[in-house]
Amino acid sequence: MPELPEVEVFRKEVAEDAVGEIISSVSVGIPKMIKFITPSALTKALQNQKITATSRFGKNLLLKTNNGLFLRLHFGMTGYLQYEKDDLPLPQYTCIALHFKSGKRLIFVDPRKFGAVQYIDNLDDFLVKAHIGPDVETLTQKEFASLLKDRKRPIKITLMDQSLMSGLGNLYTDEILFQARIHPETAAESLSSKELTTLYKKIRSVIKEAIKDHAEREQMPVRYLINHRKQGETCPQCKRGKIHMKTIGGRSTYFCDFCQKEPN
DNA sequence: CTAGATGTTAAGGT
DNA sequence: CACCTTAACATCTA
Repeated sequence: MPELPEVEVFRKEVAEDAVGEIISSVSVGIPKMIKFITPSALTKALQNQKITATSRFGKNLLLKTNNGLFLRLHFGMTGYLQYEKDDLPLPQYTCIALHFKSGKRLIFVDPRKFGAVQYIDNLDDFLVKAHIGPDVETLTQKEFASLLKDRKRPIKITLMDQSLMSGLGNLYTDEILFQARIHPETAAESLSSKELTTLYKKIRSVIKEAIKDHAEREQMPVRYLINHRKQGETCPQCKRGKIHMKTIGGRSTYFCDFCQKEPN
């Protein structure tokens, strides 16, 4: 699930549901997902804290507490949140549950356990140490172009490199390149300024549309690649080409052989 | 039964 | 330093 749009949808939900809630207790279900602090220390630190604000940086969701610290949630491949009445037993694969004084709870469930939870006192420091580059949504076109300058790697890999810019994952990177009609293996540095402009605009429009659709694939326009990630499908854009799959940078990459011409 | 899946990191190497 | 590949993590589903 969670690339930038999914995390942004989670953030909005938390902003609506959980901001203002006061944590009465915390349960940790998967200790290994709690980073740099023991579960008991985290539990203690969060006790009686109020959630005062939410923010997102790349694929990270940040919940600010009234002592000024940030609870960082990273959703890995399969993590998600649920805000609900705090009565039934916690579901399987609950990483952490925040129990609120209101009788509600916010739970972070992650079946594959690739996600992470951390309690951060200095955001800038964290971003530097974790090698997280600027959020793609806040990049200006100039900054974007300069980040890609002299990058010899395929554009697909470059866009997904979280240390360069953060937020894009496998699915949305394919979508953006598809709509920009750029082959995923094109060297980043070889893109023309026209292509860079298109790419930049597509990053913004695809993210915007995905968030508008609550990051639900079924809600997205049929012309999007996202619901046609299957080898041999007819391209939903040009209706002429066929969708191909190729492993690039170790990730399954889908593209149209007609819209996205191979680089020389 | 097997392969692959929205992510990240480590390790080894050029 | 820039870059590449592979493996590992844990579980589910096609």
